[in-house]
Amino acid sequence: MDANAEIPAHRACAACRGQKVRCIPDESNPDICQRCARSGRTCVFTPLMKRKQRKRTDTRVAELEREMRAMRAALQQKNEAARGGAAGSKSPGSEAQQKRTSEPVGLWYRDTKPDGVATGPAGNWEFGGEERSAMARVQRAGPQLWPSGFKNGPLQDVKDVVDSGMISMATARHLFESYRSDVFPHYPMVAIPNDITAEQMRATKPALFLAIIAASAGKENSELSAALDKEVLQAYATRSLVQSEKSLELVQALLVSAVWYHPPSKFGQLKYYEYIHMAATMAMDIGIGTRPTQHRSGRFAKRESRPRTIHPAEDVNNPDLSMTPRSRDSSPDTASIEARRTFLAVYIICVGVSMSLRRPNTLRCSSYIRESVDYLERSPNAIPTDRTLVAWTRLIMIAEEISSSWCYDDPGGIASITELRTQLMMKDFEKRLTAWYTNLPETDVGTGAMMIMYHTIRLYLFEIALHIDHSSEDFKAPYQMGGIQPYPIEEEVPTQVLADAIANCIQTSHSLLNTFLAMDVEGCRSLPVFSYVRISFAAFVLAKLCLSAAHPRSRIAKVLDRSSLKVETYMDRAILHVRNIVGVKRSRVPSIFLALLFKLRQWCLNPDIIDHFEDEPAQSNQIEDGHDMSSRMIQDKVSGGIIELDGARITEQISSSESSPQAFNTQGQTAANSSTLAPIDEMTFVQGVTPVSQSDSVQYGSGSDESTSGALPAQRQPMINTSAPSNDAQWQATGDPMVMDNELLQFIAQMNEGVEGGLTGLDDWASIPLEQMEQMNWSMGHGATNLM
DNA sequence: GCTAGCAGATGTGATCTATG
DNA sequence: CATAGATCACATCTGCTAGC
Repeated sequence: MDANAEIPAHRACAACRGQKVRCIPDESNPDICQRCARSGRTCVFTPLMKRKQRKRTDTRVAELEREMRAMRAALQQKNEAARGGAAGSKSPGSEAQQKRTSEPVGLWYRDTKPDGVATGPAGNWEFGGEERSAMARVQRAGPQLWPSGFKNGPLQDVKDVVDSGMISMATARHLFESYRSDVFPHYPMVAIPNDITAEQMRATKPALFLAIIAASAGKENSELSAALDKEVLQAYATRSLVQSEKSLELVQALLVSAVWYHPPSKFGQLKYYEYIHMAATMAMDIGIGTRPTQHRSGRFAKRESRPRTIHPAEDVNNPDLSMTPRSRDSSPDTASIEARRTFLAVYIICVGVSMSLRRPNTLRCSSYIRESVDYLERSPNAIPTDRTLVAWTRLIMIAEEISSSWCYDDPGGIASITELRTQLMMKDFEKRLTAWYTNLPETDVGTGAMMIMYHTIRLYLFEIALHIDHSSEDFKAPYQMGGIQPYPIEEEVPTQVLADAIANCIQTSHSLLNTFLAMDVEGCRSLPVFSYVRISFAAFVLAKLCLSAAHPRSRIAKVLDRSSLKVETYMDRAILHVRNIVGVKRSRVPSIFLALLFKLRQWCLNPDIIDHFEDEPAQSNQIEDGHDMSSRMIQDKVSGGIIELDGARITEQISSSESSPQAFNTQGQTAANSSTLAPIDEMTFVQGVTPVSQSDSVQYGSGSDESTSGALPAQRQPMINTSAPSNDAQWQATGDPMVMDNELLQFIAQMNEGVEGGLTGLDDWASIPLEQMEQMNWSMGHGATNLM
């Protein structure tokens, strides 16, 4: 196969492929096609898809046979029911049902009793004549969905958390305002108009109101937060699943709940993926994901005068069984700025979660999404945070392309850095990310959460180099340290390419953690759960590199000097920062990630816990000349430039005229040519992480009654702290925050009991024996002490 | 039993063409 | 001119078979 066969582009450009028309190069400019040249659009040649592994024929035949049997049985059952009428399926032991036990269940309907009432725990409740009549329609449509507690079926007017006395209206108001001022700015997706009060929101959008106060409660009171989360879940179950409601309000509520989600004890219990799916499908069902009909071009407008056509999914005889989109609100303004903002938010979150969980993306970028971005950017009705939302969307569009090119959601088809096309694409994506960063407006745009996302996407891009040593599965939440799994030796990758990518991984992890470390403690308590996942991901990448650096058979170790990781410093600073964030109130989300950071730190300090090395000496610090050059190159790259805090966002100042905000050029010829980050010891990171200002601890540790608190913290602009150092009185009692004191051991043991941690893999924390943890040396790594 | 080589099946991409 | 079904071309994979 010749080298050209490796070039990873389609022959037709994206626009021509979309329109299924011939793509002919323009004679005057062969880089673009005639159609793009004529219409003045950018002509983009996207990379080819990686082929799917196809199923073996025998497997496929077996599957088809199973499916056929199931369909036959279903048909038979239907015919029997039709013949038998009301007396119908009187034979629970009929052939069809007997077969069912040995058949795959995928196609089976739920068992029904002869009278059509569902069986099973939820099917046995009693109801009177009127309810029976009211429920009859629902029963025809399928099994019972509401819990047995609903003796009278679903209720429209149930008491909310204030009516039931769970919280006072004053507390609810406080939480509501706290969302508006502290929580929302981190992730400005679901905005509350300035003139809407808590009481108005509670009356008009109760689900959104509940989601908002539950999101706010996470940083205030973990018990209240857990209780409100249950209420939120109940509200979604009732309104969305039981009552089949679809509305903009529910989409927004689901988004808020997903963004400020509180992970459960086990990874398998995670519901935020479901929340996001529900939000995405609901958004499409209510029509906010496409252009409204009246906005279409003339030829569509012409159709409106024609007789109404029947949607294929519509059942005119029984509207209740129709699959056509419906909403509770009969005339939602699907083109409103709020609808567009919400749909962009759904898109952003869908891509984000598919990235973290390495699962297929529910919502791909569409022309309507692009149109909505332009609309939001230009609309006179846009609110200030819409600019941030626009920047988020543009960033996420790049992430989506990386995701589809790297095929992270398909473990069998993930791209490899050994391929030339991957290497070329990596450079291209890096340029585009850099261009996004450089084009960010200097003012108003850029929060810590967004910068964390930016670095995460870069990390996601370069992570592919780590697959040389580590299974790609390890990088899928919940993260697994696994062991070294080197590529087969014939899968060669040029040393320079590998060194560049690894250097980028290190530098990007550092930048991400620096962004977090520079944020103020109070602000971090309101960060979305996604941000903590990404902070942990950066720490996890450093831990993975530590493992590589220590392993005798690692390919990465040949281009890596462990000291360039500065892993002890970063881990210690991150742990200290998160301990301060957790504070005396034990903010829920940071608590979970604190335990994870301790675990990662342990992995870094004792890589042999994970992988029992052979007796060979580690190569990282005693490698031959060629490798030594590469590792020194990485060290140089990772230790050069300056980070300065610049207003609302972090900028990494560039020493040369180079436009890239990143720490070094990927060619990495010499340190002098690279714009590089300062060594950690030289950084001006006295802010945000050092002990100790009393003010924060006094303010936050006072334990004031939330229900009486009318004074809200001032809105934090910028969100990245540039001035006040922060700390919490909690750690002053023990002296050294890195000492694994009894209180912390107990705290981690509590985590291990299954209180929290599903996103993080903490459910396997037990793999490290407690006595071993007690023996750990948690004192600060050398060189870090003076920074704390 | 193993393997190279072949034929057919299958997945993917390009673009023709009918339609609105 | 945009859209989308239809069709063709080609790459790649699978399963079979002859030859060792």
